[in-house]
Amino acid sequence: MVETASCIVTRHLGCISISVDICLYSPISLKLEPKVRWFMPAPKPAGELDPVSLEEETMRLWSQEATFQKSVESRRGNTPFIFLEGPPTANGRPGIHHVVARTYKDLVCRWKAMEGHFVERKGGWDTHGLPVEIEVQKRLDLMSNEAIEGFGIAEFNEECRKSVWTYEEAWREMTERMAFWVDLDHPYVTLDNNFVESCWWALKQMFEKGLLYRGHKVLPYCPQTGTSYSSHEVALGYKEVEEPSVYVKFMLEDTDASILAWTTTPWTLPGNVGLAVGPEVTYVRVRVLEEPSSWEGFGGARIGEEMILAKELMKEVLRHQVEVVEEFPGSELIGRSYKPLFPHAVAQGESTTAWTVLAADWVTTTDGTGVVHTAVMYGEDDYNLGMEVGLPAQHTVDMDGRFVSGTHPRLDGRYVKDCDEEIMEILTESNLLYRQKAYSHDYPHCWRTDHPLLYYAMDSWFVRMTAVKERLLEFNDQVEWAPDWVGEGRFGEWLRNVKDWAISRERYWGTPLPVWRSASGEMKCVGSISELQSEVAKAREAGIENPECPDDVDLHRPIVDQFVLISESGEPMNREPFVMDCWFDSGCASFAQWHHPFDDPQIFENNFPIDYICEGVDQTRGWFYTLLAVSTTVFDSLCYKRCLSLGLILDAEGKKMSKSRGNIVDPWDHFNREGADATRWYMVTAGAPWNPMKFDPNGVRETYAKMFLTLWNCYRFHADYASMDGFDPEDSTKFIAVEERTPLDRWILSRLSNMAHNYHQQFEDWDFHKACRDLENFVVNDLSNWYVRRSRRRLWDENESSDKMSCQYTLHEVLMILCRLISPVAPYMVDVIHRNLCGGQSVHLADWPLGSESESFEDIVPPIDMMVEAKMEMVRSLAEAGRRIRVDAGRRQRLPCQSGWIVGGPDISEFHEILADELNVEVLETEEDLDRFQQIELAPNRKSLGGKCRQDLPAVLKELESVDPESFLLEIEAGLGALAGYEIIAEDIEIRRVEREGFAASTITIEGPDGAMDVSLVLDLALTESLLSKGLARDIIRRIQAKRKDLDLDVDTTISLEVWLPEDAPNLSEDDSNHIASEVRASSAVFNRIESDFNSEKFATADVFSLDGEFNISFLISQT
RNA sequence: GGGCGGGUAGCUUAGCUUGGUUCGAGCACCCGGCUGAUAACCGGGAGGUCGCAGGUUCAAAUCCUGCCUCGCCCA
Repeated sequence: MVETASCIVTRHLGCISISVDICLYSPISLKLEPKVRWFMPAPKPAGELDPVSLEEETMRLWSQEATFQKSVESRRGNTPFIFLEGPPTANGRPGIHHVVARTYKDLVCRWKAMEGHFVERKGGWDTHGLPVEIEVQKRLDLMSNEAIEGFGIAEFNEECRKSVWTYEEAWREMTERMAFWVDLDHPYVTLDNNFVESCWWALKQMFEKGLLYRGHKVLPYCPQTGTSYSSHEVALGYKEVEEPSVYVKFMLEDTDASILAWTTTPWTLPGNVGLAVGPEVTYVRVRVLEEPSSWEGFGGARIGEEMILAKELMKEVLRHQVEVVEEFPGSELIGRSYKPLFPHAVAQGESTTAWTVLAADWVTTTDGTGVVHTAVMYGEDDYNLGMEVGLPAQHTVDMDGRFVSGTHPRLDGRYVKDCDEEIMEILTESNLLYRQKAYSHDYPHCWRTDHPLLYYAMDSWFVRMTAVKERLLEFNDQVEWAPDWVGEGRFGEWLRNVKDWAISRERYWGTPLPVWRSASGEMKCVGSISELQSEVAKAREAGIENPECPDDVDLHRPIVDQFVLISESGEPMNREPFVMDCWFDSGCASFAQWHHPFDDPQIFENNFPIDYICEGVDQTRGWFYTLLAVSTTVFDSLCYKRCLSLGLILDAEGKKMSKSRGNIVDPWDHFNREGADATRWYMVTAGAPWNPMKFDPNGVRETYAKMFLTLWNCYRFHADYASMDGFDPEDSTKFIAVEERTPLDRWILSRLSNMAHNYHQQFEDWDFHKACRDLENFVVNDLSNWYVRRSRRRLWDENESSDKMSCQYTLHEVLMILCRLISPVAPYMVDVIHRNLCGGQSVHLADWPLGSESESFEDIVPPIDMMVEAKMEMVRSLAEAGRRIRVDAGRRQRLPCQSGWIVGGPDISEFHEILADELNVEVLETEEDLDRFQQIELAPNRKSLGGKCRQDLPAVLKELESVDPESFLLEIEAGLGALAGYEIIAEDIEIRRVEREGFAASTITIEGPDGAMDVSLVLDLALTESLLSKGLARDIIRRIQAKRKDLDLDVDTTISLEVWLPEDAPNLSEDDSNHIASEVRASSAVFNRIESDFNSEKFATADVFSLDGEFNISFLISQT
């Protein structure tokens, strides 16, 4: 048998290929549009989509046409949305965690701009601070203050000034490549004179409100380098050491007994001025009965001697046989005086509480004696208690770590850490030492010199935050936090325990503290350059030499140190030699970025308070706090209205990314592979922004493959045909109204609309991750896998048809809206697409497709049709059910069935064609008689039954299983339903309809307007010659098409085809063989029965495939 | 030691507010299918003591208590 068929030439596809570059590279003037418009060019085939070059070209285009600036300027005059950039430090290389933070900053700003807000985005750089100094110190080997001063403060600061820009270029490149739109050409810089001047101004506001004061702060201090350390530096040097700890006897004045106290730092004992006890703790007075058999080290006690300590700790502490003389609460001890250990070390001054017993609720009985030795200058708790009750605040140790003269003849001038033994000897000699005990613990050491650090009260300046605590809490309540628990929990808790802010640092590189002080304590806080100039002039008039103080005087050390001002009483005043905590700088950013109030104050007024800030959650006690602290103390206002606090970035194993671990992900690895779009989209969809994120490089690849390749292919499908057909979306003569489009079109538009509304709402709720996951799901499943797949044949039609136009308009609208929704998150690819769809207009200049509360935009999203969505949902479920039935019945997908029946459910006749095609059935019918194919099952409604039957529920359920569903249902309807003694009403059970056994059928449950509905699909498995022929044709087509693809043939290439069918294969009808030839573009097709040409040479090289494992079919194609 | 957050399949996660059928999905794996549609898609399989232990309840991943563990911040 030989069958031939002629080729029906269908559409020519694939040869029009205008490179995407042509339109990308043409700088598009917005003023020209919409007159100058591009027809949609066909982009490069998706397989060759190169996200990196697409993004790099788009980046250059943005830079050429100043898209960012336009996107800001085009909204000037509208309601502003005020963003404040938390300034990074450019003395470290940017990493992937910076990309995460900047993605969230950028996407919110872009979104708000599209909503019509005027969104300025001023960049900023944090340039002061300890990390900068440490970096320079390491490089120049300046490991102490002496070394720095020897090198020269001016020279040192110059090195710091240079160092802060080390990685600026890397930051700029990263920022541009990741498409974070921020103005880096006019950034605020914390070292600029203008910025510093604003900080001075702010500090003066605090000074004048009485919120600034001078005091002490107990800090870990290294006498060798002369510096105190931040907790960060302290953490570098913890070491386990064994040291002597001592139990000391403090002799009471009014009775012949001593109070025992314990300390691990004997060198603090000369500074003792108080003993703290817990008022609720139970103490005992004991009398020594007997010496112990052995004794180690210094100390001891005489028979009959009496000592006081916490009852609970007697066993721990005492080595003697004792009897308890008395038992009493700590409150009875309070106020009792005792004899100083070192009578001349500290002067009593005006203190009435010195060397008395004090109450402190933090005293515990976990270690020691339940009595805490208090040396005001050498412990934070000690200092706070001392300030509270008025103990003398006097050093017994100097800045070099040596006992000051007058402490004790045998201690004066000696390094404190060398005196442990001497102190024990001195105390033992006067019977004031009870015991010594070796004690090992982690103790901080200097990371530079390895010496133990001393907790040491340093001169320090404070902002009285405790005075504005209530305002802080009030303002915090007005902040919208994401997630809310940061504001309520972590941050709120911090504010409720707010302490005064120690803002001074004994450092070199920072904003100098603008306070001048005379020897007798007169003070002046300078709030501007002009004020400094006039103060300098005043001092000169009074005869004090001063260097020049020009308008551009550098407001840094050592320049400002050289000015000597004059006090009211005529004394010279020197600047307090501190710089400010660099957190103070960034805390001032909201106004200092505008050089407020020295430049136009209106600019600041218009940009305060801030609408939105976003940083890592580690900024809670950092920037989030300092912004609020400064705005509260200076303006009595909150600073920001919304704060997005981001989780930490971990590596794929869940470990913190750090230089030392070497697990830092370089963002360029992804920018140069999957692109910034995929990187950003991945980061946003990987989880909630505030949760820690495990950054999985493979996830970026996946996002690219799934989301962006799919989107590109949907776009390509539209653009290729649109280009070929000269589709003009603005040609109103061909426009087809939505209500006239096919149900499939109306479905995808409704789905889009639904998704868009949710997307918008989730943006409003800060659930960016949910929004983007839903959108991705829409693109992959609804748009690509259903709409485009189902529509492909519609566009193959060469003739102009309303169906084709309907599809094109639909795709155009869907893609345009999608681009706009995606653009804040992943700005590149969608801009290329949007420009091609919308006559060159950048998506970033377009409006958000949904109205928002703040701006009265018109929604441009299409109408929602819940009915059509519900029906399509059912169609898709039934299509899946069909595949299940075929798998179970062993019926291959390409072999058609004559009939299919839909049993139950709503009328979906408008989708019968699609469903029949998906199911591969010739005729699809609706079966009205449900019982023909279905039976019912009863399922319990546990919620309703549980409320009624309580503990008898298991029995009820068991009985329900055994009843006959049909008759029990009748009983219920008659009001007679009962199980295990309980009345059962319709509400208590759910009626499920399932397919009857014996049919090739499957039942699905769909959500209808009146609750769940069960719908069955039944397939007719009977075989006919016609079905076998059609099925055979389809399988042959599929194999040939795959072969064409393997051979990399162009879509429009014609072939000649020869097919060999075995004797027992089904007959192939003429219609079906013609169909094969047409589908595979065969200009000639020969169908052989195998025995006739079995030995032909051609046959030997042919491809063979087997059908249902029953017979082998061979075919051969060649290009013509 | 305190505060906050997390712990659900090999990995990433949804569900927890408001308790109710067998805990849902993605990646990876295995089998099958579909496809001139891509790195895509569909069906099936395997894979879960929902951190542990108590408690409340007819019923707990979900509510309560304690504990373990990880992370962050603070001491």
